[in-house]
Amino acid sequence: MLFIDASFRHVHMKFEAVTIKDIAKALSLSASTVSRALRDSYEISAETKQMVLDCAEKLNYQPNPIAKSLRDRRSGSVGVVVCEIANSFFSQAINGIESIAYDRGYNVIISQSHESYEREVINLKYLASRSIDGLLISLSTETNDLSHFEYLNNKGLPMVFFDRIPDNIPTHRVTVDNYKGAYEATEQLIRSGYKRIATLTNSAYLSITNERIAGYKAALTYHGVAVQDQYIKHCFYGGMKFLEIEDALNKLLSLPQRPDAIFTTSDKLTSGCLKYLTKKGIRIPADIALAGFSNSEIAELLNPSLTVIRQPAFEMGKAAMALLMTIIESKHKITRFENIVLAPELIIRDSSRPKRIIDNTENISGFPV
Amino acid sequence: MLFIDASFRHVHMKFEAVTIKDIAKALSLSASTVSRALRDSYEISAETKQMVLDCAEKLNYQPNPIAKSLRDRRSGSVGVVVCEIANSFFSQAINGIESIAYDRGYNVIISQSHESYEREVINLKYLASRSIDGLLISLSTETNDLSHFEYLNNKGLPMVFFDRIPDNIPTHRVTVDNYKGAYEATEQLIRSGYKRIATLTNSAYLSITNERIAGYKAALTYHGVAVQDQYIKHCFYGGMKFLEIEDALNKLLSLPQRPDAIFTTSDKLTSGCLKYLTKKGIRIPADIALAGFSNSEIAELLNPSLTVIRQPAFEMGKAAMALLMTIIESKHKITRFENIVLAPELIIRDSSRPKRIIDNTENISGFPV
DNA sequence: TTGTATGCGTTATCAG
DNA sequence: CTGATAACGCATACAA
Repeated sequence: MLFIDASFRHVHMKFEAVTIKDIAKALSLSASTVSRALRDSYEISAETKQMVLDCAEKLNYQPNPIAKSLRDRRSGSVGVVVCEIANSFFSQAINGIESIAYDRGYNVIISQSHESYEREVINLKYLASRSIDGLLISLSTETNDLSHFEYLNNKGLPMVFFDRIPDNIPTHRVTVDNYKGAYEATEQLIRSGYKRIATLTNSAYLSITNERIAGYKAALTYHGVAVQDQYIKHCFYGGMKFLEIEDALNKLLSLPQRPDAIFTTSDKLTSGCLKYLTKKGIRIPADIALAGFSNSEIAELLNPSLTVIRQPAFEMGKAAMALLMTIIESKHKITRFENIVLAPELIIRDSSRPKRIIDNTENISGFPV
Repeated sequence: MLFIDASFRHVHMKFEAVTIKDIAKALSLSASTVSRALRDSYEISAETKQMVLDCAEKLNYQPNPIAKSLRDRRSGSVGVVVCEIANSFFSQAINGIESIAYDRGYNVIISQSHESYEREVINLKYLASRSIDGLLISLSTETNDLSHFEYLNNKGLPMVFFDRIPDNIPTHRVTVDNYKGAYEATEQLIRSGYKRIATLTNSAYLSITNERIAGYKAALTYHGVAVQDQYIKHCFYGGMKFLEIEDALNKLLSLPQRPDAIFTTSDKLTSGCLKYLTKKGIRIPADIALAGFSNSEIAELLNPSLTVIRQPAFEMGKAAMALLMTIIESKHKITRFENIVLAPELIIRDSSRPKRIIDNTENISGFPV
């Protein structure tokens, strides 16, 4: 059945919504009886229940979530703060978040910091003013001062940090094993014969940066390769501006001891690096090898020898949301912080080596507050 | 100032929110006076206003949006239905939508159909049950029956379709000039000397498919190239499953008259086609040329000779949301449907030709209901 | 200029 | 088993 023109005639004329009162009136019952019947309360007779249910069906009754929210003092929505949604990792994570949210009837309000501390604070204020029931956060790159989160936490707002978490602070958190991912990617480059391995990485403010660099350094050290500070380049805005990446790579590639491989520590940096090398006509891996964190399916296609660390973004979103909802719906006080660590997936695409995939098992642990 | 452990001690103990009543009590005023003062009503004396404002500030009063929604019978949120958010075009469009929404204090509830008609219907029900004030829709590929939209439209819910719109039905809509984009991309392939130009395209259910195919055919015809049906391959799920793309391309490439160029009509199809060709080791443009719709920055890097039609996704999101809010907030009846058409941007990257960019001016028109 | 009463839709408490 | 009442937080019509 297709639209007919007539159906679009009344463009702006709202019908009155059916309420409990309407059902009550129609059946000559009280609103409270109807309410109880709809909620399948034990104190209502079977016949009355059936009557009410039938009538609700007939009138197409839809409960008003706003009224329910007001009464219950819970909005049924959670806020999400990420840097960018137009980013494979985060859009996949949001998919995971929403998949859980829909199942449980929550709705998700997404906001983007665009890596700006100021925006993050504004968004947080906005979300708080929408009376959200909980918060999922991945920090912006500029964020150093956490008092805006502290404030909401003190007010009792349940929150879970994921991916980019605050350092050394006891909070609920969901992360991937960044150290391991970085270690293995670096190791893979070493195994392929590269020695002068540089890294293009994010702001040192971010937890993920330091963990990934630690993994990188550990792999080098373990394999007897000296760590060189000149090979470690930070992009404060994580490559949001391509110029950052250009500058960093220009510097790296003009070093007297030019690196023969680069390890990039994020989706954006990996893409950016590919873009740079492609633009300059630098071949991978003939001129320089590349391994990096990436959740973009297409990025890997750029070169068949690109080793990729893929984060289980969807799973992270699911885990973070599930945890948040457990906290929100918990009756008793939460006495410990959960710390969920997922394993990254290493995809080795160098044709000289077999493809290896690390399985993606969860490792859940917690420590007391 | 950094977190101190103590701040995270009370993990689940909500403070009471400050309400108008609290301010009233503190100042020995009535709630209505406070309410009016906060809304800067003319009937309140300057001194009282100042007192109230100061007190609100001191107590950190935040109005409760749920109570306001209940009273005003408007939720302040709009629903968005798209097929996928992990897709450059849609994530950019959502960015545009949110940029307007935040400015005006709306919040955006995003839902994904994953190209399933059933999911679209479920999501729509869910959104309706959240009492949204308006709806932005881009149809799923499976959608043929529009009665679920018709139903909400008849109830007076403001809605705007964007990108994938219902055919031949008067509604508010925001699109890009698909015909033009397809025409120019095809023409570019012809100019580069290709004659056997195939197209990999979406479901014929979608408006965008037919418009793009029309542009493709028109360009061929204008340049005296015969249109061949065997060169037109539909992917019903738009490449959601890679298998679809593989099948279609396998068939195309095994034709006796193997095509020498492919025109892909969507982001996903362009990426998928690149993936296929890369996997098979087929070189672009040495073995086969490629031009396609794409909003993924990185896709273009895959090959420097890839001509791309980029849609102004961010602008579309902005335009659609702005239009929707005009409708929602309009006092009088809307008597005509807006029809906003944006221009696509053609990026020619074949090194044998100069880069040309078609400017991105808007062309707004409407027709009476 | 300020206060009182009422209602938005729902449900919990208390009566009957 | 069912009904009346109050309350969630806010904003208006109506009184004073």
